[in-house]
Amino acid sequence: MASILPHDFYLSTDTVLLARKLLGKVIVTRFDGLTTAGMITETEAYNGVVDRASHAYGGRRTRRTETMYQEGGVAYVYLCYGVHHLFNVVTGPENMPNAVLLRGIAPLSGEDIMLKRRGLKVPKRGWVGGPGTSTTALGIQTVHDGTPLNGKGPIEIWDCGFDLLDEDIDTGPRVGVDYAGEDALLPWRFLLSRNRDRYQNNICL
DNA sequence: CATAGGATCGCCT
DNA sequence: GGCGATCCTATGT
Repeated sequence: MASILPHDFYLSTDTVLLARKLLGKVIVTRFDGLTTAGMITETEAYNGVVDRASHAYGGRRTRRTETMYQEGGVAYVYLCYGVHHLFNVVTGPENMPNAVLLRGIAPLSGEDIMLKRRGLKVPKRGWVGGPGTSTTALGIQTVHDGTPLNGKGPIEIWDCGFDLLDEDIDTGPRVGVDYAGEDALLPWRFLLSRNRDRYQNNICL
């Protein structure tokens, strides 16, 4: 039934489609014997060298962005504003620096651990509703940059059969990329629609 | 070498 | 709605 995403899944050159397809998939982390899992509820596509919003725009290649040039199926984790660790999935073949940013999850397992990592006693609105907060809840940090997602590392992404309908998915411009000119307007953000609870209930691993 | 700004968040007003 | 936190990168002298 549930299966880890095959390597081929990540090799598509259509990063925007992959961002859409990652919604409803399940990210699992195992650090220090602590397992947490959440369904992916929000993503953004970053389309490599031709995308002004991408760290790899114009073929920019630095120690930080080097991970984006790897073959798809590894984590790209970087520090944002010097404060937040943001998690991305590298996609496409080697030397095509495409990635999908994780922007939100719905906790499925280990919620108590996630709360602790977030410094909370009880869940509050939006507590895993952003790229920084969801990455923190999952325990992912920049030291995990480059980690393979194929089951040989501490981070995995699974297909648990939550197939989402297009009508339950909203799209829009990406957040915080005003500097990207026209590319800031591209509808490359994907998220589960609000006011729909069919995916929030009766979900367990 | 100096400096500005960023794929954010939480606390303050 | 504004702003500080805090570090990496890119750019300019």
